[in-house]
Amino acid sequence: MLKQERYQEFVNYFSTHNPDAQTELNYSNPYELLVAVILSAQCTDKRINQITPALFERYPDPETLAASSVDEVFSYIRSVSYPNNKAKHLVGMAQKLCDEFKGIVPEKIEDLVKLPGVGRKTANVISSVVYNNPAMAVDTHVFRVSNRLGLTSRATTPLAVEKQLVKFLPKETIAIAHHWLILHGRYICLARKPKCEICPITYFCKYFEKTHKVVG
DNA sequence: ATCCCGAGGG
DNA sequence: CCCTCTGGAT
Repeated sequence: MLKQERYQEFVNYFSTHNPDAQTELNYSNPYELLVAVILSAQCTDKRINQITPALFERYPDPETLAASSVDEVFSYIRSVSYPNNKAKHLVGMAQKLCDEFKGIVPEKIEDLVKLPGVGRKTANVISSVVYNNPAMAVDTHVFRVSNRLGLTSRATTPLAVEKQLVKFLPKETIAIAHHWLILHGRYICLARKPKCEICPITYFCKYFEKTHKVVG
């Protein structure tokens, strides 16, 4: 199957079966989403959602977070991965947000990545989810699933995957395709043992073709 | 033991 | 390119 055909099947399947895919992180404004995404590195969304209610109650806006000590933020996030780094990042992020962006989460990728704790992946999430831009955030799931499905080929870095996906996906599907890939990776196309036996999209999957199809 | 919506620094 | 940060679930 040609790569373009895989893209077509991919968009066809998920736009039919999961037209409302979205993040599983709980948040109620751009600031909260930014905090939640920074916290989500190497951590399940479920765990983040367990600690963000108290965190957002204590720090309802960038100003209160910017004024906090790193130690106090740490006490709210100690159960997530890399709590020391993230506590430092969150306070630094809030301070920069207040000092240079008037407390408003910026839209441009080049502005977002200036914030401590915000790399390209997080910046793309904010750009696409908050501002509806056709940005593709490539995390571990998007990277793995894209390569397995055959949407990308010879893409060895997240940036290479991002560029190929943005190039080949219909523009209006880029934002939601991010969530399709993540959800598929999280629940079916698992890193260690992909559940091919219950996967509904093996009919256009390159990985399934390689590993299951008998070739003479 | 391996994985979870990575980022920063060397 | 590499390494480190780091806790909880399976």
